[in-house]
Amino acid sequence: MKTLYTSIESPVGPLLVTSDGESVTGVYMDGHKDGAAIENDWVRNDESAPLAEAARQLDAYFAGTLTQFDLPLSPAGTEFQKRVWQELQEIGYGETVSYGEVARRIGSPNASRAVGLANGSNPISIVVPCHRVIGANGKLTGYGGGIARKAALLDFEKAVAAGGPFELVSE
Amino acid sequence: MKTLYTSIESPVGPLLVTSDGESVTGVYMDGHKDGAAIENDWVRNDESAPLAEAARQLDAYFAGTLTQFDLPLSPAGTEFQKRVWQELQEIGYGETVSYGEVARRIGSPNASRAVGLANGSNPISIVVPCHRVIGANGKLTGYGGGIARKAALLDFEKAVAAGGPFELVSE
DNA sequence: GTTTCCATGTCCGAAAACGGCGAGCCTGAA
DNA sequence: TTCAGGCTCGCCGTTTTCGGACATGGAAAC
Repeated sequence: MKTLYTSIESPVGPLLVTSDGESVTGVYMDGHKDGAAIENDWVRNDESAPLAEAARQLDAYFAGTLTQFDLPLSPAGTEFQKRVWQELQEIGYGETVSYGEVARRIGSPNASRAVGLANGSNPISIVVPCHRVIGANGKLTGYGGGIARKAALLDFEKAVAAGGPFELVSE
Repeated sequence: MKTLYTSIESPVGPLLVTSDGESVTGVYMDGHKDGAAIENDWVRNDESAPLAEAARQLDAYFAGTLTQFDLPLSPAGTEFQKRVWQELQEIGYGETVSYGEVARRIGSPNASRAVGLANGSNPISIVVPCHRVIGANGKLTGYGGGIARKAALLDFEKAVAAGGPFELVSE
C-alpha cells in the first residue's frame, strides 16, 4: 500500500496532502511540529481521486466558499485518538469548543488533557478542524502549525460565517 | 497481508504452520512456550504453495528421507535475531553446536546468552534448527517445545545420519 | 484571583530485569 | 593428581517498567 502525496499552495503556506489511494490520510502545513517529511517510498500523484478532490475542496475552503468538507478520511491512530478526531468533525464552521467539552462529548469527562494530546497528533489539519478547540478560558493554548495560524484560521472562519469581508493573512 | 495457516500431524504432535502467502513465517509445536494461538483474522488454507510445500518437506523430514529443508522463509524479528536464525541454518543435519560458538560465528563472541534468547524466540521450529544448539558442556539446557522433544529430535537425526534404524518417540 | 493538586491517554527515553550462556574457581571424591 | 559438579560473576539483546512531558480543566485552599 504505497503512500501517494501532492502539494498545494494556500494562504497559510504550502500544504502536503497524503493518501493511501482510497482516502486522505494527512494534511500537513509547512513547518508543522511533527515535520511531515516525504519518505523515500512515497509517490507524487496529483491526479489520484482523493488527492485531487482534497485539493479542490481546500481551495474552496480558503476562498471562503466551502464550510464543510466531504472527503473519505482514514487517519492512523489509536482508538481514543480516532474517537477524538471523529468528534472534532462535529464542530460547526467558525465555532469553537473547549478541550474539556470535547472530552465530555466522547464520554471521558476527565480526559481533557489527553484530548489536547490527541488534538496535537491529528494528522489531517484543517479538514479535521483541530484548530476549533481552545482552552476553557478562551486562550488558544497551542497548535501544531503555530498559534498564529490557528488564530488566522479562526478569524477567517468567523468573518466568512458573518458574511462580512474576510482576509486570511498569508503568514 | 492476511496470515494463512495449516496444521499437520507429526511424531512430536500437531504442527501449526503459518505463511504470508509467499513464505513460511512460522512452525509451532503444540504446547509451545509462546503458545502459537490462532488469531481471528487468520485463514486456514492447506493448498497455499508455501504451506503445501512445507507440509511435504516436514513429512519427509520425519520419515528420515529429508535432511535439508528448501523453503522460502521470512521470520519476523530484529536484525540480531535474523542473523542468528540465518546462522542456525548452516548447522548440518544431526550436528550440534554450542550457543557460544553460534555467537562467535555471527561476530558477537560474547553474545552467547543473547543467542540463547534469540534461539528461544525462533518462530520456525524444526526448519530453522534451533534444536541443534546446546550448552558448551553438552547439556541441552532448554527448548521452546520442551527438552524432551529436543532430545528426541537430536537422537532421531543422529540415528538417521548414521544410517541405522531410527525411531522418533511420539511424545 | 491564584496557587496547588489530581485525573487522563500516549509517546519516549532511561533503567532495570531477564534469560535456552560460559569461563573461572573451588570443593570433594576416586 | 584429576575431573566432575556447583557457584559466582560478567556478557548481551530484548522486554518490561517507570517517570516525565504534554495544545487541560475542575475542585479546594489560601
